[in-house]
Amino acid sequence: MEKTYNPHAIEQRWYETWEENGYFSPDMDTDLASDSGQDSYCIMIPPPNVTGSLHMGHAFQDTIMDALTRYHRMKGDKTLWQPGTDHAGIATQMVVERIINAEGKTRHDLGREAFIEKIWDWKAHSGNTITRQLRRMGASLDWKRERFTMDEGLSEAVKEVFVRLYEEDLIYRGKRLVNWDPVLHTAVSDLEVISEEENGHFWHMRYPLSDGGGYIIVATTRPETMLGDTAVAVHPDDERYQDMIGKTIKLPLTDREIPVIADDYVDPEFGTGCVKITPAHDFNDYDMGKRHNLPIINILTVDAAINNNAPEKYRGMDRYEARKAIVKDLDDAGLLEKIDEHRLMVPRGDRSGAVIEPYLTDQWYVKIAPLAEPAIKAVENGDIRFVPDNWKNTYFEWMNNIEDWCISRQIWWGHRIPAWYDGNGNVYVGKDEQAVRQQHKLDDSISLKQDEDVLDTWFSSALWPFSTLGWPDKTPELDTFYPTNVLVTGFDIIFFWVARMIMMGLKFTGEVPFKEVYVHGLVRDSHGHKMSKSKGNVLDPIDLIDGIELETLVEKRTSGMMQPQMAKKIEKQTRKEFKDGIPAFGTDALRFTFAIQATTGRDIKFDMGRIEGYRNFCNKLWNASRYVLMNTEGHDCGMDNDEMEFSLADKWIISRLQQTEQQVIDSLNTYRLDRAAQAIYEFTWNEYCDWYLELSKSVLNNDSASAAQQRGTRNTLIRALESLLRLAHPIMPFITEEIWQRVAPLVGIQGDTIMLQPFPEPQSAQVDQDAVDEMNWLQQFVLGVRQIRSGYDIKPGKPLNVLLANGSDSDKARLQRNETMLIKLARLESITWLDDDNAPESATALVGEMQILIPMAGLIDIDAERERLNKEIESNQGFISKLEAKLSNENFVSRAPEQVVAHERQKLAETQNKLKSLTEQLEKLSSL
RNA sequence: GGGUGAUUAGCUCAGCUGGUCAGAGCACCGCCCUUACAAGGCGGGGGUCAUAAGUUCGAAUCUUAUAUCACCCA
Repeated sequence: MEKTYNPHAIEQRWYETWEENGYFSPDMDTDLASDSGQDSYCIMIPPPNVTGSLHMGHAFQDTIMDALTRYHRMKGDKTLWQPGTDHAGIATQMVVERIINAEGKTRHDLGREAFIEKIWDWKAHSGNTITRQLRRMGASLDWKRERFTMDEGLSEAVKEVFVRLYEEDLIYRGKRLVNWDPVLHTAVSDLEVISEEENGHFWHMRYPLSDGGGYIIVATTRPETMLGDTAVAVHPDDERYQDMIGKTIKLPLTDREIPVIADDYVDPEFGTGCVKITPAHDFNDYDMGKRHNLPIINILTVDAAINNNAPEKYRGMDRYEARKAIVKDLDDAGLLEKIDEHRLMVPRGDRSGAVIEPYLTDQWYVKIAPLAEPAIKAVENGDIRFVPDNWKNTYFEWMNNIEDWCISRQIWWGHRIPAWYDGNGNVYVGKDEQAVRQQHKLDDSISLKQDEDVLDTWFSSALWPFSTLGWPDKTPELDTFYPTNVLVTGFDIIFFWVARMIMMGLKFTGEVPFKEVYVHGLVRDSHGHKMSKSKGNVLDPIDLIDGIELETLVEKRTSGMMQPQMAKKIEKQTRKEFKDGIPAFGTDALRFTFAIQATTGRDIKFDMGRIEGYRNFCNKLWNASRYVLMNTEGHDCGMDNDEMEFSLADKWIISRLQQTEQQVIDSLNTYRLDRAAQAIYEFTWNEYCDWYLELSKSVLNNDSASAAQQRGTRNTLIRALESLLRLAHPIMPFITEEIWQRVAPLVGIQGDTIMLQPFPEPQSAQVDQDAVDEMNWLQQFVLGVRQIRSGYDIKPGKPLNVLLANGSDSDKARLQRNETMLIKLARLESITWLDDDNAPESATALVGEMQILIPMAGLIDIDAERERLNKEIESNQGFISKLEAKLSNENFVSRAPEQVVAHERQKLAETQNKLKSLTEQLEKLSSL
């Protein structure tokens, strides 16, 4: 093995081997349909956009899913991690459109069919970036089952669902106010609209009464919409306007008259208390218009320019151009009261960034209430559990206020809506034109035209858990893996995706799509800011794995920016933060970093110090393994049933291993990857490496150790490492596989890969509590010597003579059993029991009540030791007075559980003994 | 305005059912290139657990209020 861990050399190779051998498949050696008696385990990957590339959020999420998947696969479950990608309608269309635009054309030049052809081409060539990157992460996805939301099977499922919902009156077509994106020319759902506060104005306009009796002042943030006003509303109890109600107003700039109406919705405190009502261009006004039977006048085109329903002067003007013109005309007519500065919420499309207009169009909707009800129940009754639990509140909050879902989009890339129209505007829904003709007995003389719209991308995503498994066909996959076990996702798509999967799953399979929803946090930069291209603080997981030169990183962060003026600042920032670029940390280190920070419900601030530390951990494991292999390969490791003798250290490390295994299992079962990783880290470094490997040297490098003892130690050394590798494999797949390949034969395991080995199962019979206690004693002993050594600048290599006093029988027995180890580990010359009181001047340490004395002659400064003892005494006295106060409290003694009281008493006694011992030592020194 | 979460060492974070829970890593200080590892070893310093009240024999942990920050919804 190389002296230094080099992730690059091992990762790529192992992934290819795993994939080629089909290790990721649940049916590699058994037929799925056959009943093997295994439990099944299935996770659906949240399908990334085909246009996408791997970002830190994916890397985090994929680490969690892969660790769970590998854990269950090793546990012996029939395990499937289902891969696939999403066609991501608007996002993908925009990407390809941009490419075409760069060639000086628009999609309209190409026409619908040719454009869609282009997208498929593009997908074939550039669409698998993210699946390549998933492989770099070590993701054990069953690639031969990879699906795409627009592939044939999934399209079939989409049609089936649409037709069935339509037939049950759960899908309808209606003219409604929708969120209209005037750049993309499509409706978008509420969720795709991001409202943020921006600076704007509040225009106060005078609306003259028709009877000439003055005017009413209305305030608006969008004056151009006045062309579509069909009423002015006031609160019914507003005394200021009582006599206005029922009168009419002569709407300025038009020749229309509109009524003054009364409605509770109006807030008398806000603005002037009079509100202009534009039912065609505002959601609240739309509702009010319906209540009062007001006409609905649409004044905008699909581009958000003024249309022909408006006075001729404004026709064809863009909405903002029209705004200026109208404000000016009102002002000229003396109808502009005032203009206030105003902060207002501006709705923008999440894809285009364009200001969204409420717009009246024909769209398809899913009637959501009948679907939402069982979906709410499923979470209420525990069929679906959120982890952490509090996310269910967010879910309920949304589900209880859910509106019908607008599912049609006026774009080209997506599932075309399976609806056909005849010349008379009749609509027929069916899987294809032929089915429609057949069902409705329409012969060829009637020409049918398919709906031009496509479905919202999330419509097909909502079917993902069952459509990928073959639904609507009854497949072995569906039978085996549905309902899936857990959905791992970010909170940002609970509404977009999770809720809709639950509704569709329940509706079409009668079962929940997954039993648990594990909601993880966001990956932020080291300062806690969201990573974004425009801020220039994005880290690419692949760069952390492979490393990247500073210049390349700067180039990457500053190219193709929306706001090029930011480039300078970003460059400076980047050069400061990554003076030497980013070193190659490797996939395992990255995964470990994510795992150990995957506490529930908390965002991750990604700190370079952490990943560096865990890269070092990989190196530690690597070198420990080198040591183990050097001492076991070609040696007798006790595999031939020859006699073995196990040392204290052997029994101790095996005990601790069992306990660690239990801790890892418990943690993984409760989605606490952080605890699992922490347990592995601490066991490996603080116990196996720091203590056990060192102790093993005192047996292996000791010529007087017996063959049975050496066999016992070699056996333990290699067995513990082999188990540890399996324990760590779900989190660190590559390094564990690489090392395991060399380790496994030494413990007699035949197997091609660690991936398919059983996960460690702790054996309580192997936990030797006496050994754990005795080891603790030994550690205290060594620590005491080391503290003295370090405290007096005694050279680490200088052998010391140690005297022991005040030891119990058990101390004596323990010493006898472990003398060799102690001498080696604490670098001692000799250990001698002191049988009289004639101790020389010494520095002292305590193990329980036993005193460890290191004679000072020539080594130690008396004053320094006195000072050290005083300090120690002081701290013990403090502790004692705290304990005494507690124990003299009658309430504590009588009310606290006996155990606790006894424990406190014991602590007090121990500390008092310790104090006595220390005081004696101090007196001895002082008397000199 | 409604909701959720957070506040623990200089930094990033653990701390499970209230009782060895005041911890880890990084950073810092001292000693050491000891034949697995200097990406290392050994030892050490450092926190009034945001604030205030309360419950309790006992609170980082439970309750309430306040402050600050973050996110979601309107």
